[in-house]
Amino acid sequence: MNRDLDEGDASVAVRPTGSDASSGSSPARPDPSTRPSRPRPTARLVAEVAGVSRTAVSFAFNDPARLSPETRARILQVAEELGYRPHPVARMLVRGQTRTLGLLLPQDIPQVMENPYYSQFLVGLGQVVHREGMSLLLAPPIRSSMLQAIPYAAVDGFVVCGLEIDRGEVAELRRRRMPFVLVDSDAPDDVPSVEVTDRQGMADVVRHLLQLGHRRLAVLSFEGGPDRARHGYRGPLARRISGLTEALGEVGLSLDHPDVQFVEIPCTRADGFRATRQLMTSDHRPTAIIALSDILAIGAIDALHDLGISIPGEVSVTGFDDQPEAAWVRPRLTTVRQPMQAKGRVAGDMLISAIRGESHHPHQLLHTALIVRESSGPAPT
Amino acid sequence: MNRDLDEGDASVAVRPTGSDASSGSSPARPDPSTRPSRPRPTARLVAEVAGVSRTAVSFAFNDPARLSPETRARILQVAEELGYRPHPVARMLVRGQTRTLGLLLPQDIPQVMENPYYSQFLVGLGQVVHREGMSLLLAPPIRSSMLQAIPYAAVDGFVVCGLEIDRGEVAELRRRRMPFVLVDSDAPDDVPSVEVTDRQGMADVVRHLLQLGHRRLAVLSFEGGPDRARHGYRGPLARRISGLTEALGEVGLSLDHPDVQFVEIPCTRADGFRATRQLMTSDHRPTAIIALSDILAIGAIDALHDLGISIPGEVSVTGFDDQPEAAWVRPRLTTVRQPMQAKGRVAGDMLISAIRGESHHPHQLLHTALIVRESSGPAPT
DNA sequence: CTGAAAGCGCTTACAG
DNA sequence: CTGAAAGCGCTTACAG
Repeated sequence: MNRDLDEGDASVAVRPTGSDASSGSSPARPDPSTRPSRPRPTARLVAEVAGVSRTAVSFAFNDPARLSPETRARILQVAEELGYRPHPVARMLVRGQTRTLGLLLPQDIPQVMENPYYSQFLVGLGQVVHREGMSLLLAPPIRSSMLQAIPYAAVDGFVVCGLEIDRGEVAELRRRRMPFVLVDSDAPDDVPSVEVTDRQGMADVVRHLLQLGHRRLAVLSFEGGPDRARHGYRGPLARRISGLTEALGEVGLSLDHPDVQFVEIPCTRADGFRATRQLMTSDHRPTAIIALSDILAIGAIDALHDLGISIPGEVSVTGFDDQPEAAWVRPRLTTVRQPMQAKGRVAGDMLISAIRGESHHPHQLLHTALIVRESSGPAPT
Repeated sequence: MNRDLDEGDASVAVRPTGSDASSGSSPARPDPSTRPSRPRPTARLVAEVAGVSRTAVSFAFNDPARLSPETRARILQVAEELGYRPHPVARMLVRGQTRTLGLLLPQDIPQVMENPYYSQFLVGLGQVVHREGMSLLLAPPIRSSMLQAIPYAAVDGFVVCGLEIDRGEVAELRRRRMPFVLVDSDAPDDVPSVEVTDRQGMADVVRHLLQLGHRRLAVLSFEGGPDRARHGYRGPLARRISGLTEALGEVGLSLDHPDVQFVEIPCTRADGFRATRQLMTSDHRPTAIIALSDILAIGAIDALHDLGISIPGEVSVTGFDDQPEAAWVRPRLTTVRQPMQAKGRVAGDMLISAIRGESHHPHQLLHTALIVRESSGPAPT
């Protein structure tokens, strides 16, 4: 009975006659949602029964003023009795709009939802969706391909996330004359996009650490996925690494210097934890850990706590993003704030105006800001 | 230039000629995504140009084997040149399926995305979406009404979340013969649903505290939204409160007892923090704080830290959910685990089989489990 | 105020 | 292997 599920001892069972459900269990009645049913009623049927034209039926739902009150009432009543509603897909086809925004994702939905960055981004994008009274379609890659996912989506436009390598997506979107906006991508000049000053932000935080005297550094970077290794990657991660390199160069350091360790791990708290643990038990302990995302930094802080290493007394830690948690964690995290919600909102706004055919500047650049809190301090002597 | 955005000092600006973007800024070229364009090419046009029937064009895309290789190649090439792709909406209409699952939400997308519970749920549901190669439509209420959102969604079925008061949604879904599954709702007997033993879970954790000798208690409950006050609410929250009441009754306590404080707040970390601060600076300090969600409990822990109150020495804290964070927080949180991901996955599986017309038991009940960690201990004497 | 007709863009038996 | 025809379910000028 206890089929194991991945959250441990929770289990699935057929509902017992218990007090936890709203009512007792039922005998094996046919499930109404799958019951073989007669065909869905159409406008034609309603028209026949009500003794009017299909036009009239359509007007009753879409342009009531054009019908006499009696006719309208009769149609609506017949529709009610028959259980008729206009078919949304037919409506989309004939109206040429879907009232839904598409979010073209670089990863599967589970991976996206594990990442708090996307939650923030979706809050912003969701504000626009809400304001416009639309819906949001999450379109993950199909057979690992973002390109493949484009043709199947019934949307009025796309926000495209994390397109660091264009495999034809931009051309496809254009060919379909589909409005779109690129985010966290390597956007060509003539394509609408919203980006962030990743390079600047990263340089800022690294300089901050350098000024505090840190010279033995560890960088916690994340893999962007299978194809997004350091080589060929040209999105936000590449820009952050470039800012890092730039700042290091100013004091004669580089990613290849023996005092700079560069670790690539998946972007999760647990991975930040493990990597830090390893780093701190090695011969060459850094005095500062530079994480390329807050989630990694917070994992690092956990590990240092566990090891009884004082922050920032012995080791400083910095993040990137300024997730809400960065301000809750102890010590509070020094990090680079990027406007995640604003990014979603601006992308949504740009997409809406593109859909409306309004002209606008194709690029928006959002600024980062260095937030110095408690997790960074002078290098130990 | 620094238009203020809600994440503080981040700001929007037109892209400067900087090094942060992938290339320099461009002159005011027409935006390709909004450029007035000639009509989208159709299958008819491709057929004409290629000198074949529309049938053949369709076969080239959907059933290549039925065409001679040459014909097919010619059609595909013409399509390529013209930039033709089958229109997804037309395809949906004629095929009678959308290849997308709908998630009918009780709140706007921003509110949903702020809640880590939904992230977990979406990980599970996303696994099914991924496995099936489908997309996921997030359908928030339209004009505050879940009912209104139903007719506009082009989906093959709905997972309905948090339908604690049925305002006609179930009837509407049935009338449309739309497959659906209820989650976190007050599901009637003959409607497919997946629920959790909220009542039992809550009773378990309260008994745990009672056995530790706690008799002065504070309950941190959350508002489910405008219409989901304690009265009339019949979903998971009501069941948790019922489990709470049951356990309290066993030692002669109740929600009305002067030693039991009941606080209703929004379900955020900051609200848990504030409420706890208030509770602990009042005359009647509890020895245990029972939060109805982890996020609230974690906020409470933050507040106790700030006040220098020892956990569980002076005050015990418990949560509900077992979010990943519950195991990271210090002290580790005693809580009730509910299988959030499994809930999403089971709901998705049930929906898929409903869509396929397979019969199945209409109810699935998932089990909770009490997870005792460090945040609960004997009541101070 | 009401309706006959055309059309949205495709797919799929069916017939050759 | 290929095509003419019907149909998916609606909306919207257009004409009365």
